[in-house]
Amino acid sequence: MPELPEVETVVRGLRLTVLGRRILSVTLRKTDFIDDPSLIELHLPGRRIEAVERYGKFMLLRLSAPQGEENSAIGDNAPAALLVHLGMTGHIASTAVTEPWQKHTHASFALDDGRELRYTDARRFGRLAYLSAELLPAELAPFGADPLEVTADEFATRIRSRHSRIKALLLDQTVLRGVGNIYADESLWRAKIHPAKAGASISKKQAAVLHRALQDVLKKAIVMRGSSIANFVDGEGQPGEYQQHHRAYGREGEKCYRCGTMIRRAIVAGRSSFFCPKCQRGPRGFLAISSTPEKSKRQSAIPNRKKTAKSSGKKTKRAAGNKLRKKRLKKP
DNA sequence: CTTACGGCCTGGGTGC
DNA sequence: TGCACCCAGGCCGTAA
Repeated sequence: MPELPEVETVVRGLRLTVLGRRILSVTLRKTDFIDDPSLIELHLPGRRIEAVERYGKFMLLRLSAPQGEENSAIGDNAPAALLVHLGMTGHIASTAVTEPWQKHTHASFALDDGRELRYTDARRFGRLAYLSAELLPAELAPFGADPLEVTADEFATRIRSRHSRIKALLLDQTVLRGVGNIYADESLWRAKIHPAKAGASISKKQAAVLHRALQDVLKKAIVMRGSSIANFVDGEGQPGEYQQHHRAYGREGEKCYRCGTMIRRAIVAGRSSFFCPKCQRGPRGFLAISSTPEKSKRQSAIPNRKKTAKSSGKKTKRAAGNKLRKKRLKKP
């Protein structure tokens, strides 16, 4: 599941392989994860990829002005961009044209070096969107600070002004852009803060420790080319190695590296959260609740519910979801 | 206004 | 071998 370090790894790979290339043509297969497929087909052919940037978990492929208008483009105008989000299972890489399309390859951009930039995403939780220079700022506006650039003071302010649980705040892309489940848990373990602790209850000192822990974790993960959970590979098909350094995430039932206590898993902010119950002191009453295994909770609470929920038509659901997504995009 | 939570999308992996 | 179920991240609608 690509978070900031994984996306950064992919971005660095793309800079080496597709930067400066001109897009010759576009081929789309399934398009239900693309904002408006016709815009991509209309605007991308002929454009050059002038920059590859990361914005939180998004990638931005900045595009040259349309051919014939290149000289009229004035420097202070932000260029249009292809926005790419990898969701959970997305891959994007420069590929030889002779390489057969993978089962879940849904977009391919022919480049002027004879290769193709291909987007592959089994679950299509990702997103592609063509964004004009005019629409781009509004699209990026809701997102919070970059975790690697945010100062300790600003970080503390953002966290301590909120009553939500710290885990929810770290995952909230309008607070910080780019942190996901893995690096939230890893930084909280390092800072010895329980995921269910309220942001407002975190001291300035603790906030400073967490800020440092988060940046350390992210920087080290980038050096190791990310964490390869669920088959993440970079543009060259190479897995990351940071998963070997996880101290909390995915370690339920294993010993805490600091104190030897068994790492626990609990649902916090709707997500699996891994923590050391001894090093990371929880709010009063939290441990008693979380000590009930999640499985038995669900089984006793909602038996046989899946059947009825699944009986409705898939196509209509997908279409409805897409309409909502497009609606959201049009809002200023 | 804030926050919490259930549900939904998809398909690989798991376990019966 | 088949099949039901779980789970992941992001986001929506609803409720308090």
